[in-house]
Amino acid sequence: MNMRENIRPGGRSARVQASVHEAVRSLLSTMDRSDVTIPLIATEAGVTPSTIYRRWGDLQELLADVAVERLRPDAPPKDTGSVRTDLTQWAEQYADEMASGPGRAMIRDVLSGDASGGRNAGKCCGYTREQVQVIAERARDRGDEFPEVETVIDQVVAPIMYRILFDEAPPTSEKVRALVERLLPADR
Amino acid sequence: MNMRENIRPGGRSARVQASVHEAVRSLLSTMDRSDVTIPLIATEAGVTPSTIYRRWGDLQELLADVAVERLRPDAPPKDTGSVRTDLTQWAEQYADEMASGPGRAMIRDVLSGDASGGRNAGKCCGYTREQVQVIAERARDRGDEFPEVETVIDQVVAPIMYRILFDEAPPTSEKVRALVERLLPADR
DNA sequence: GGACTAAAAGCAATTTAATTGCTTTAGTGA
DNA sequence: TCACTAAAGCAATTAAATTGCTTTTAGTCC
Repeated sequence: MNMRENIRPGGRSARVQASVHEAVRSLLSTMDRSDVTIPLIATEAGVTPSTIYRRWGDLQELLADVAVERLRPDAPPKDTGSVRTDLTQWAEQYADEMASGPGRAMIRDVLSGDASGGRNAGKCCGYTREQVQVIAERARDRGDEFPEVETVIDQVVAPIMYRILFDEAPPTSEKVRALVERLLPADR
Repeated sequence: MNMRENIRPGGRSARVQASVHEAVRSLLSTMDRSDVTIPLIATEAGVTPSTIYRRWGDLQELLADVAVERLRPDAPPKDTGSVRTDLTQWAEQYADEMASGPGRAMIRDVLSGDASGGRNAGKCCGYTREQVQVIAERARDRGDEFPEVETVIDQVVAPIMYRILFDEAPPTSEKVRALVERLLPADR
């Protein structure tokens, strides 16, 4: 739900949103996700439950909202001077973060939030696309070969995510590197 | 949860499980997922809520259980006489089923069910692997080239799933075919 | 075949979350 | 400063989740 797209910074709405998000993060870090309820969050955030119900609709929407926020990258991929290492390092870090306990929980929250029509997962996909785009542009600026961004999504990002979500074990570092190598021109 | 792995067929347990599953399917087909509650399911199935709580733990576990059941393929991939068409047709059908409204809902249910440690998603991955395996074995019997099953998962199944779960639009039929073609030896 | 037992289901009371009408308050703009 | 609107608080209501205890059922052993 979260129809509040233009909140004036510093206003009451913004403060409530911040404290609720903070409360969710704090609670999720100390207790089991299934024990977190809206009344609990409300108490922790110093607001009333009805405020949360009216702004977010239900727990899943709220958790999804917080998760999307946390999954937003806080920095562009590191510039290592080479396409190969840029992409490899970025992919390895991506895989690690997503495969971690909190990472997996956030992905689940994001996906659950889409049940009622939200577009949370789309945002995450967008973040990822942007990150790959940055690497792609750097490659282009250097005059290096680089595959289509969508191809990277299909052949590197998707397998990583699939393994994390559906398979017994998350992809190893070697596996991730192999996925990347498969895409890049064999110049070594 | 569902610690009931060996239920005698025809026994009371089996009957209860069947009627609860049936009730869930029936309710999900007529109403919004967020309106389905355990008391409702219990009434529909003719059992008491406590039975469901004791057997499945919570709604998510139950929905996940039902979803896994429904995602189990009911037949091996069609044998078309050629590797290329076997895999292409299977992949297209897989993509269609998963991208449909009910398909996506089931996937979400399966993933949510894993939050409390379940291994529902792993089962689905296993089903998929088995299906690809069947196609791979047929290819081998015919003496045809065929990639590793895990490669098919990474390069065909994973992108399909990723697009369905995270992207704006599910993969088109052309897109799916392109993913398959990318893997098969260009003999045409 | 009939009693015995353990597992599973039913019942009912209790707790607690979800939900909503109404009131109050804090920012916004005249 | 004053009114106005949107968001937050309050409180009562509804309904779901949860659990101790009882009853039933199906398999087992005389």
